[in-house]
Amino acid sequence: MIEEGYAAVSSRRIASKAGLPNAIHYYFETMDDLFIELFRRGATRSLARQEEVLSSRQPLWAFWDLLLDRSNGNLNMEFIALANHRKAIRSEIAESSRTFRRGQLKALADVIETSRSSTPFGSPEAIVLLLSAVSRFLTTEDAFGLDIGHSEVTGFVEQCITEIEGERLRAAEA
Amino acid sequence: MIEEGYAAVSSRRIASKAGLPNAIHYYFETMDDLFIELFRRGATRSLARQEEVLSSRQPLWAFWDLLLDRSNGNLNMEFIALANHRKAIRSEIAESSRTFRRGQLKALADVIETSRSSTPFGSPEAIVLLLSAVSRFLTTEDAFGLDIGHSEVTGFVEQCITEIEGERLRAAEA
DNA sequence: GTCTATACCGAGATAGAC
DNA sequence: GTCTATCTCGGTATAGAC
Repeated sequence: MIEEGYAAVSSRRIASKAGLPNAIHYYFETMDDLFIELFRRGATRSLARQEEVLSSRQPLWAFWDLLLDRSNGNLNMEFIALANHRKAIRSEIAESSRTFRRGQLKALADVIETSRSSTPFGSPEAIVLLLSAVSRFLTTEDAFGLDIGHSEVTGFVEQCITEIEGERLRAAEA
Repeated sequence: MIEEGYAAVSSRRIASKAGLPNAIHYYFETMDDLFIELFRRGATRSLARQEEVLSSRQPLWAFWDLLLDRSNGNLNMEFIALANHRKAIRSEIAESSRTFRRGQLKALADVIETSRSSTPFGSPEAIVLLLSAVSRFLTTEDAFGLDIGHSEVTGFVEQCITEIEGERLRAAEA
């Protein structure tokens, strides 16, 4: 799915790559059911990872690092592309996204309150969306070899995080 | 392509929908060549539209409106998804993106200079990327029925634009 | 030069073998 | 209960008809 795109995923190839008999349609009624199961497994792990990160000493910095970590990003992009045209998968991802977003807001609302920052864009909702949007854009462009403005916007985002959460601590201190 | 995704586009269906004989492979050697031709046509029109918008009275506001206009957005998303797995298309899009980006920076660098704004994130590169990233994220989420934080981040972005370019003029004044 | 017929492949799904 | 064989469909690409 990551290497060739969702369209290249087929029951036959899965069975073949896994060295298993092609009984996919015995275990999954349709391919969508298989994709949904795959998505849920990844989402469960990612959510655990997110909660771990959001409970660290500098949740905003850690969240930003997590967003920029491409290890799940490519797969997520494929699911979004797939969901654009499959209703069942779209609603699955939408509900999952709300869960992730709620977790982010729950953790970061506390951070905002604690730090009592007076940044002009201070709502947790705006900050979370800004980080999410910028990170996704940067990683997408990276895949195309584009980098115009990347350092500038990264600098801006990290300045925002610093205003809210303070200077980034070194790994040993975090 | 927009309705069912790039994977649903085939030479047979194109000929069928157009009511033409299926001679696609006489005119295009491979499907990639066809996709690239399609992309170029759209890009040419979009670039003209961008230049028109960037030469209006309030280029930043007009640019922001253009980004949020979904009329080409869905198709672009499909091309990006397609490009993730096809080298020829990826380099085509990358080069096109650089052209768009250069046009944006050329126009907006002037705006920044003219307005002499002292915004902390003032580099044109950062602003252009911020607007691009946020608009793409918002429109993608819209398609999934997600709206948490949308009004907040929109408010933030529009506040930035206002600081740089002033209050938005009404249509009659622009 | 333009298009048709077809080769060849592999997809999802299902009937039914064991 | 598990898997295999096969049905039907539609894909890209090409050989060759006209």
